Amino acid sequence: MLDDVDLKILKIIQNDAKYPLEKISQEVKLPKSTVAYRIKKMEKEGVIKGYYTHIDPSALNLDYLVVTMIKAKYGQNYHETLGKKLAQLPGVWGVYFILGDIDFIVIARFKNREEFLNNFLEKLINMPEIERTSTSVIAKTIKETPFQIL
Amino acid sequence: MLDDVDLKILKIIQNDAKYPLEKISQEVKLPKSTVAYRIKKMEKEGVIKGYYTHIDPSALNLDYLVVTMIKAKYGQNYHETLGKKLAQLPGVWGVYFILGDIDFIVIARFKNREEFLNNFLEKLINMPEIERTSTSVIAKTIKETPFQIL
DNA sequence: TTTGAAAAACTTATTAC
DNA sequence: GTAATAAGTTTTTCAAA
Repeated sequence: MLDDVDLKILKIIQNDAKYPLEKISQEVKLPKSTVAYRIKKMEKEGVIKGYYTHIDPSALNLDYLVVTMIKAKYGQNYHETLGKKLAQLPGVWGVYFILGDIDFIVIARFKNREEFLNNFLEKLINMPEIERTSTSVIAKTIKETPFQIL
Repeated sequence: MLDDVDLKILKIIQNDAKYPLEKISQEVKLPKSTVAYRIKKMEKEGVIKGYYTHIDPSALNLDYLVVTMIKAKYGQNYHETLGKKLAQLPGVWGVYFILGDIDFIVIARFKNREEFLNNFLEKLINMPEIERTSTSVIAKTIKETPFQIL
Protein backbone atom coordinates (compact mmCIF):
# COMPACT_ATOMS: atom_id res chain seq x y z
CA MET A 1 0.00 0.00 0.00
CA LEU A 2 2.85 2.40 0.77
CA ASP A 3 5.92 2.32 -1.44
CA ASP A 4 9.44 3.54 -0.75
CA VAL A 5 8.69 7.04 -1.98
CA ASP A 6 5.71 7.34 0.36
CA LEU A 7 7.84 6.23 3.27
CA LYS A 8 10.54 8.70 2.34
CA ILE A 9 7.99 11.51 2.21
CA LEU A 10 6.53 10.49 5.57
CA LYS A 11 9.99 10.34 7.10
CA ILE A 12 10.66 13.91 6.00
CA ILE A 13 7.39 15.44 7.15
CA GLN A 14 6.87 13.52 10.37
CA ASN A 15 9.17 15.89 12.25
CA ASP A 16 8.47 18.95 10.18
CA ALA A 17 4.92 19.24 8.97
CA LYS A 18 5.72 22.52 7.22
CA TYR A 19 8.63 21.25 5.19
CA PRO A 20 8.09 22.77 1.73
CA LEU A 21 6.78 20.63 -1.08
CA GLU A 22 9.56 21.91 -3.30
CA LYS A 23 12.32 20.56 -1.07
CA ILE A 24 10.56 17.25 -0.60
CA SER A 25 10.25 16.96 -4.35
CA GLN A 26 13.99 17.51 -4.74
CA GLU A 27 14.81 14.91 -2.14
CA VAL A 28 12.56 12.22 -3.53
CA LYS A 29 13.36 13.31 -7.10
CA LEU A 30 9.77 13.65 -8.24
CA PRO A 31 7.84 16.76 -9.30
CA LYS A 32 6.03 18.82 -6.71
CA SER A 33 2.66 17.89 -8.14
CA THR A 34 3.40 14.20 -7.72
CA VAL A 35 4.48 14.67 -4.13
CA ALA A 36 1.35 16.73 -3.50
CA TYR A 37 -0.77 13.99 -5.03
CA ARG A 38 0.80 11.35 -2.84
CA ILE A 39 0.43 13.38 0.35
CA LYS A 40 -3.22 14.12 -0.39
CA LYS A 41 -3.77 10.44 -1.04
CA MET A 42 -2.22 9.45 2.27
CA GLU A 43 -4.39 12.04 4.01
CA LYS A 44 -7.50 10.57 2.42
CA GLU A 45 -6.52 7.01 3.21
CA GLY A 46 -5.88 7.90 6.84
CA VAL A 47 -2.16 7.20 6.75
CA ILE A 48 -1.64 10.85 7.66
CA LYS A 49 -4.01 11.66 10.47
CA GLY A 50 -3.19 15.30 11.01
CA TYR A 51 -0.62 17.99 11.63
CA TYR A 52 0.10 18.95 15.21
CA THR A 53 1.92 21.82 16.79
CA HIS A 54 4.20 20.64 19.56
CA ILE A 55 3.75 23.04 22.43
CA ASP A 56 6.15 22.91 25.35
CA PRO A 57 4.09 21.86 28.39
CA SER A 58 6.44 23.76 30.68
CA ALA A 59 5.53 27.00 28.94
CA LEU A 60 2.04 26.43 30.33
CA ASN A 61 3.38 25.28 33.68
CA LEU A 62 2.16 21.74 33.15
CA ASP A 63 5.05 20.20 35.01
CA TYR A 64 3.28 17.83 37.33
CA LEU A 65 3.22 14.56 35.41
CA VAL A 66 1.83 11.28 36.62
CA VAL A 67 1.41 7.69 35.57
CA THR A 68 -1.55 5.96 37.12
CA MET A 69 -2.18 2.22 37.08
CA ILE A 70 -5.80 1.23 37.34
CA LYS A 71 -7.47 -2.05 38.10
CA ALA A 72 -11.13 -2.21 37.11
CA LYS A 73 -13.76 -4.08 39.06
CA TYR A 74 -14.63 -7.43 37.61
CA GLY A 75 -17.85 -7.21 35.65
CA GLN A 76 -19.69 -6.93 32.37
CA ASN A 77 -18.56 -3.94 30.35
CA TYR A 78 -16.63 -2.15 33.05
CA HIS A 79 -13.55 -1.88 30.86
CA GLU A 80 -15.35 -0.26 27.98
CA THR A 81 -17.08 2.43 30.01
CA LEU A 82 -14.12 2.99 32.32
CA GLY A 83 -11.72 3.49 29.40
CA LYS A 84 -13.96 6.18 27.97
CA LYS A 85 -14.38 7.89 31.30
CA LEU A 86 -10.64 7.96 31.91
CA ALA A 87 -9.97 9.40 28.47
CA GLN A 88 -12.30 12.28 29.23
CA LEU A 89 -10.68 13.39 32.46
CA PRO A 90 -8.91 16.75 32.23
CA GLY A 91 -5.14 16.53 31.89
CA VAL A 92 -5.21 12.96 30.63
CA TRP A 93 -3.46 12.41 27.31
CA GLY A 94 -2.68 8.71 27.36
CA VAL A 95 -4.95 5.79 28.20
CA TYR A 96 -3.73 2.29 27.45
CA PHE A 97 -5.67 -0.87 28.10
CA ILE A 98 -3.23 -3.59 28.99
CA LEU A 99 -3.31 -7.30 29.60
CA GLY A 100 -2.19 -8.36 33.03
CA ASP A 101 -2.62 -7.58 36.65
CA ILE A 102 -3.40 -3.95 35.85
CA ASP A 103 -6.09 -2.96 33.35
CA PHE A 104 -5.23 0.60 32.43
CA ILE A 105 -2.20 2.82 32.37
CA VAL A 106 -3.10 6.49 32.35
CA ILE A 107 -0.63 9.30 31.70
CA ALA A 108 -1.64 12.80 32.62
CA ARG A 109 -0.30 16.30 33.00
CA PHE A 110 -1.19 18.96 35.57
CA LYS A 111 0.01 22.32 36.78
CA ASN A 112 0.66 21.15 40.29
CA ARG A 113 -0.18 18.62 42.94
CA GLU A 114 -3.40 20.39 43.86
CA GLU A 115 -4.77 20.22 40.34
CA PHE A 116 -3.81 16.58 40.16
CA LEU A 117 -5.62 15.84 43.41
CA ASN A 118 -8.74 17.89 42.72
CA ASN A 119 -9.24 17.41 39.00
CA PHE A 120 -8.04 13.87 38.67
CA LEU A 121 -7.55 11.70 41.73
CA GLU A 122 -10.71 12.97 43.39
CA LYS A 123 -12.70 11.95 40.33
CA LEU A 124 -11.03 8.56 40.10
CA ILE A 125 -12.04 7.78 43.64
CA ASN A 126 -15.67 8.37 42.78
CA MET A 127 -15.72 6.01 39.81
CA PRO A 128 -17.57 2.85 40.79
CA GLU A 129 -15.90 0.81 38.03
CA ILE A 130 -12.50 1.13 39.72
CA GLU A 131 -11.18 -1.53 42.05
CA ARG A 132 -7.90 0.20 42.96
CA THR A 133 -5.37 2.71 41.65
CA SER A 134 -1.72 3.45 42.11
CA THR A 135 -0.06 6.67 40.98
CA SER A 136 3.60 7.50 40.42
CA VAL A 137 4.94 10.97 39.82
CA ILE A 138 7.14 11.31 36.76
CA ALA A 139 10.39 12.87 37.93
CA LYS A 140 11.70 13.34 34.42
CA THR A 141 10.46 12.86 30.89
CA ILE A 142 13.47 11.44 29.11
CA LYS A 143 11.77 10.86 25.80
CA GLU A 144 8.31 11.58 24.42
CA THR A 145 8.04 11.26 20.66
CA PRO A 146 4.88 9.26 20.01
CA PHE A 147 4.58 10.27 16.39
CA GLN A 148 8.12 9.57 15.43
CA ILE A 149 7.61 6.13 14.03
CA LEU A 150 9.97 6.07 11.06
CA MET B 1 4.83 35.57 29.40
CA LEU B 2 1.93 34.27 27.31
CA ASP B 3 -1.19 36.38 27.11
CA ASP B 4 -4.73 35.38 26.19
CA VAL B 5 -4.16 35.94 22.50
CA ASP B 6 -1.12 33.68 22.50
CA LEU B 7 -3.10 30.96 24.22
CA LYS B 8 -5.93 31.37 21.74
CA ILE B 9 -3.49 31.01 18.84
CA LEU B 10 -1.89 27.94 20.40
CA LYS B 11 -5.27 26.39 20.98
CA ILE B 12 -6.12 26.79 17.30
CA ILE B 13 -2.87 25.46 15.87
CA GLN B 14 -2.16 22.64 18.30
CA ASN B 15 -4.47 20.31 16.43
CA ASP B 16 -3.93 21.81 13.01
CA ALA B 17 -0.44 23.05 12.34
CA LYS B 18 -1.43 24.15 8.86
CA TYR B 19 -4.38 26.29 9.87
CA PRO B 20 -4.01 29.43 7.72
CA LEU B 21 -2.78 32.66 9.25
CA GLU B 22 -5.67 34.48 7.68
CA LYS B 23 -8.27 32.43 9.52
CA ILE B 24 -6.38 32.66 12.79
CA SER B 25 -6.20 36.40 12.35
CA GLN B 26 -9.98 36.55 11.91
CA GLU B 27 -10.59 34.46 14.98
CA VAL B 28 -8.31 36.41 17.28
CA LYS B 29 -9.27 39.70 15.57
CA LEU B 30 -5.72 40.83 14.87
CA PRO B 31 -3.93 41.32 11.55
CA LYS B 32 -2.11 38.45 9.90
CA SER B 33 1.26 40.09 10.41
CA THR B 34 0.67 40.36 14.14
CA VAL B 35 -0.32 36.72 14.39
CA ALA B 36 2.75 35.76 12.35
CA TYR B 37 4.94 37.84 14.65
CA ARG B 38 3.55 36.14 17.74
CA ILE B 39 3.93 32.66 16.33
CA LYS B 40 7.52 33.37 15.30
CA LYS B 41 8.20 34.70 18.78
CA MET B 42 6.80 31.60 20.43
CA GLU B 43 8.94 29.47 18.12
CA LYS B 44 12.05 31.40 19.12
CA GLU B 45 11.24 31.24 22.81
CA GLY B 46 10.68 27.50 22.63
CA VAL B 47 6.99 27.63 23.47
CA ILE B 48 6.36 26.06 20.08
CA LYS B 49 8.79 23.20 19.68
CA GLY B 50 7.86 22.01 16.22
CA TYR B 51 5.21 20.85 13.81
CA TYR B 52 4.60 17.13 13.54
CA THR B 53 2.77 14.99 11.08
CA HIS B 54 0.63 12.43 12.82
CA ILE B 55 1.15 9.18 10.96
CA ASP B 56 -1.12 6.24 11.71
CA PRO B 57 1.12 3.54 13.21
CA SER B 58 -1.20 0.84 11.87
CA ALA B 59 -0.46 2.00 8.32
CA LEU B 60 3.10 0.88 8.97
CA ASN B 61 1.94 -2.26 10.76
CA LEU B 62 3.28 -1.05 14.08
CA ASP B 63 0.54 -2.69 16.08
CA TYR B 64 2.51 -4.50 18.74
CA LEU B 65 2.61 -2.02 21.61
CA VAL B 66 4.19 -2.56 24.96
CA VAL B 67 4.71 -0.86 28.29
CA THR B 68 7.82 -1.96 30.12
CA MET B 69 8.59 -1.22 33.74
CA ILE B 70 12.27 -1.14 34.59
CA LYS B 71 14.10 -1.23 37.89
CA ALA B 72 17.72 -0.06 37.67
CA LYS B 73 20.52 -1.54 39.74
CA TYR B 74 21.40 0.54 42.73
CA GLY B 75 24.51 2.56 42.02
CA GLN B 76 26.17 5.82 41.09
CA ASN B 77 24.84 7.20 37.82
CA TYR B 78 22.97 4.16 36.63
CA HIS B 79 19.79 6.13 36.13
CA GLU B 80 21.39 8.75 33.94
CA THR B 81 23.09 6.33 31.56
CA LEU B 82 20.26 3.84 31.57
CA GLY B 83 17.71 6.51 30.70
CA LYS B 84 19.74 7.53 27.67
CA LYS B 85 20.24 3.95 26.56
CA LEU B 86 16.54 3.18 26.79
CA ALA B 87 15.65 6.27 24.79
CA GLN B 88 17.89 5.12 21.96
CA LEU B 89 16.38 1.68 21.54
CA PRO B 90 14.47 1.22 18.29
CA GLY B 91 10.70 1.44 18.62
CA VAL B 92 10.85 3.33 21.91
CA TRP B 93 8.97 6.60 21.95
CA GLY B 94 8.35 7.21 25.64
CA VAL B 95 10.77 6.99 28.54
CA TYR B 96 9.66 8.30 31.90
CA PHE B 97 11.77 8.31 35.03
CA ILE B 98 9.48 7.83 37.98
CA LEU B 99 9.74 7.91 41.73
CA GLY B 100 8.82 4.69 43.43
CA ASP B 101 9.38 0.99 43.29
CA ILE B 102 10.01 1.15 39.55
CA ASP B 103 12.53 3.55 37.99
CA PHE B 104 11.48 3.77 34.37
CA ILE B 105 8.36 3.31 32.34
CA VAL B 106 9.11 2.71 28.68
CA ILE B 107 6.48 2.75 25.93
CA ALA B 108 7.40 1.25 22.59
CA ARG B 109 5.94 0.17 19.29
CA PHE B 110 6.86 -2.79 17.09
CA LYS B 111 5.58 -4.64 14.06
CA ASN B 112 5.15 -7.91 15.87
CA ARG B 113 6.21 -10.03 18.79
CA GLU B 114 9.40 -11.10 17.04
CA GLU B 115 10.63 -7.56 16.52
CA PHE B 116 9.80 -6.75 20.11
CA LEU B 117 11.80 -9.74 21.33
CA ASN B 118 14.78 -9.30 19.04
CA ASN B 119 15.14 -5.54 18.82
CA PHE B 120 14.05 -4.62 22.31
CA LEU B 121 13.82 -7.26 25.00
CA GLU B 122 17.00 -9.00 23.90
CA LYS B 123 18.87 -5.70 24.24
CA LEU B 124 17.33 -4.95 27.62
CA ILE B 125 18.53 -8.24 28.97
CA ASN B 126 22.09 -7.35 28.07
CA MET B 127 22.09 -4.01 29.85
CA PRO B 128 24.12 -4.32 33.04
CA GLU B 129 22.39 -1.32 34.65
CA ILE B 130 19.07 -3.17 34.79
CA GLU B 131 17.97 -5.03 37.88
CA ARG B 132 14.67 -6.36 36.50
CA THR B 133 11.99 -5.65 33.94
CA SER B 134 8.32 -6.40 33.46
CA THR B 135 6.48 -5.93 30.19
CA SER B 136 2.77 -5.69 29.45
CA VAL B 137 1.26 -5.77 25.99
CA ILE B 138 -1.10 -2.92 25.23
CA ALA B 139 -4.34 -4.47 24.06
CA LYS B 140 -5.85 -1.17 23.05
CA THR B 141 -4.76 2.44 22.82
CA ILE B 142 -7.79 4.30 24.05
CA LYS B 143 -6.23 7.74 23.95
CA GLU B 144 -2.88 9.11 22.83
CA THR B 145 -2.78 12.88 22.47
CA PRO B 146 0.43 14.01 24.15
CA PHE B 147 0.51 17.40 22.48
CA GLN B 148 -3.04 18.33 23.18
CA ILE B 149 -2.45 20.37 26.27
CA LEU B 150 -4.92 23.22 25.88
C1' DT C 1 5.02 45.04 19.61
C1' DT C 2 1.67 46.29 16.05
C1' DT C 3 0.34 47.18 11.40
C1' DG C 4 -0.79 47.28 6.12
C1' DA C 5 0.91 46.52 1.79
C1' DA C 6 3.96 44.41 -1.35
C1' DA C 7 6.92 40.64 -2.48
C1' DA C 8 8.19 35.98 -2.18
C1' DA C 9 7.08 31.36 -1.44
C1' DC C 10 4.08 27.72 -1.43
C1' DT C 11 0.00 24.82 -2.77
C1' DT C 12 -3.77 23.52 -5.69
C1' DA C 13 -6.05 22.90 -10.06
C1' DT C 14 -5.92 21.77 -14.65
C1' DT C 15 -4.62 19.31 -18.37
C1' DA C 16 -2.18 15.88 -20.82
C1' DC C 17 0.36 11.79 -20.85
C1' DG D 1 0.36 7.37 -11.19
C1' DT D 2 3.42 11.04 -13.37
C1' DA D 3 4.35 15.55 -15.04
C1' DA D 4 4.24 20.79 -16.51
C1' DT D 5 2.03 24.92 -16.25
C1' DA D 6 -1.10 28.24 -14.61
C1' DA D 7 -3.94 30.01 -11.04
C1' DG D 8 -4.83 30.71 -6.47
C1' DT D 9 -3.32 30.97 -1.45
C1' DT D 10 -0.46 31.67 2.14
C1' DT D 11 3.54 33.32 4.38
C1' DT D 12 7.26 36.53 4.78
C1' DT D 13 9.26 40.91 4.63
C1' DC D 14 9.61 45.65 5.60
C1' DA D 15 9.08 50.44 6.62
C1' DA D 16 6.34 53.05 9.67
C1' DA D 17 4.00 53.84 13.73
